[in-house]
Amino acid sequence: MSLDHILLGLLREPATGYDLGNAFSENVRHFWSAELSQIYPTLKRLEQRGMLSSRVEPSPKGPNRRVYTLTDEGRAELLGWLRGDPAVGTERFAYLAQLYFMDALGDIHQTRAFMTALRSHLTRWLAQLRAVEHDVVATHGGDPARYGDAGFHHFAALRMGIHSIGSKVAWCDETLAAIDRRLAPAHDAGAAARDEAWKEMEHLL
Amino acid sequence: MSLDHILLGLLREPATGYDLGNAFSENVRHFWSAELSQIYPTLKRLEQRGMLSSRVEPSPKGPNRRVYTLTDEGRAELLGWLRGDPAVGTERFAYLAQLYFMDALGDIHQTRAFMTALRSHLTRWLAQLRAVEHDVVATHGGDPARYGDAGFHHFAALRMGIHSIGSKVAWCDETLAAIDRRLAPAHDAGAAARDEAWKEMEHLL
DNA sequence: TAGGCCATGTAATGTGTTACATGATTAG
DNA sequence: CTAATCATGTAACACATTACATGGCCTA
Repeated sequence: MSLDHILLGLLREPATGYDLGNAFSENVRHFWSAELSQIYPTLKRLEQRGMLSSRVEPSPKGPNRRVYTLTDEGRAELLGWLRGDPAVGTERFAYLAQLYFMDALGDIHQTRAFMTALRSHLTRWLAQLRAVEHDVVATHGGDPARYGDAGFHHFAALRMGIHSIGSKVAWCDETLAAIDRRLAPAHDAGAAARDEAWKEMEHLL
Repeated sequence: MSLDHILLGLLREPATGYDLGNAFSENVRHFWSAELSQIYPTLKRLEQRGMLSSRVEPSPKGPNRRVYTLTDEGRAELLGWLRGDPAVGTERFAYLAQLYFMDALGDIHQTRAFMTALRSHLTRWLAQLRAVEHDVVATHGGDPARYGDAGFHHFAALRMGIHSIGSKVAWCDETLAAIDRRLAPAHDAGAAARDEAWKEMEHLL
């Protein structure tokens, strides 16, 4: 049900489906994703339910645009959602599921490669978020307590991403270290190999 | 597509839909959730696609049970998934969406209440994970590098939850502190109120 | 004898993804 | 002239949630 509410939240100003799609790729993408092909029918549904009204307008560039506006009913629905409990508990981590079952590959090196790939993905993501944070701090200053209302809330959401992804990178490092400790007895195998080599040399003496 | 793969992963031993439902409520719930009403049709679909085979057996207690077994094709599909890239990027945080738009309520106290509720939820969740971790450490020892293959991977997945949720609690604290700094000028409002009161006293003098 | 566990599912609805289809305007 | 951006959607399929329906066996 959240996409509905996100669209309502985005529609403090009237906007088209296309505009909303852009809003997703700019800000909202940090905590939610949606394609235009999902946004258009959702807007239509919200209008049918009386949450939105729309009018068609000519566009300065390109085809006619359908501009949606929040109705009183829609605003009430949005506020109800915001006043409700935090919507927790539906998070799903596909990559954790992979890791959980990865012993089936019977090769810890594959797990290591997996964790390395994951770490590099997370690192890139974290860098993005930090860049956004840097921009915000550059324009609004270092103390979010002094930001405007919207800015404060947006910054808080951003900070969660930074905390959360940062902790996941730390977890990758911890896990990689454990894998390497696990792999360490391979040094013994290496040592055994050197012993072999030594024996071969020995009988030449 | 992940539920399919999780079911395949769980089926290293033959099991019924009901058994798999229990596995979900025991271990898997930490990174994925699914109801029996979703599991049954999914198993049927996997059988139609040749990933599983099933036979009906009498049950020691209760009605007949349909026992599913992984086929070679199913095993190949599972291994392919495990060898693939980490499945990242589809995470959605409904509560972040709420926070992001919460300035619409025009009352930072509501945001504070929201963050407090979220923090208490996360704290309880973290306590659960730590309890599980405690049990594991008690039976298998402190260094996961020495666990069996399955144990090692399960522990790694658990550790991510602990890192990630721990960091979110820290984020809640950071955000609550910022809210309180933001609320601090309310002391000025209090001071203004005292000024008012003083003026009223003054003209009595 | 009441309630919980074992065990299976269907039906209706809702949500999300992928692929396809169309076409104007503008900048290089 | 070509590619990007603006702009809207449909169709088919896949996945998820909620509610409903059934019934035996075991324990308190």
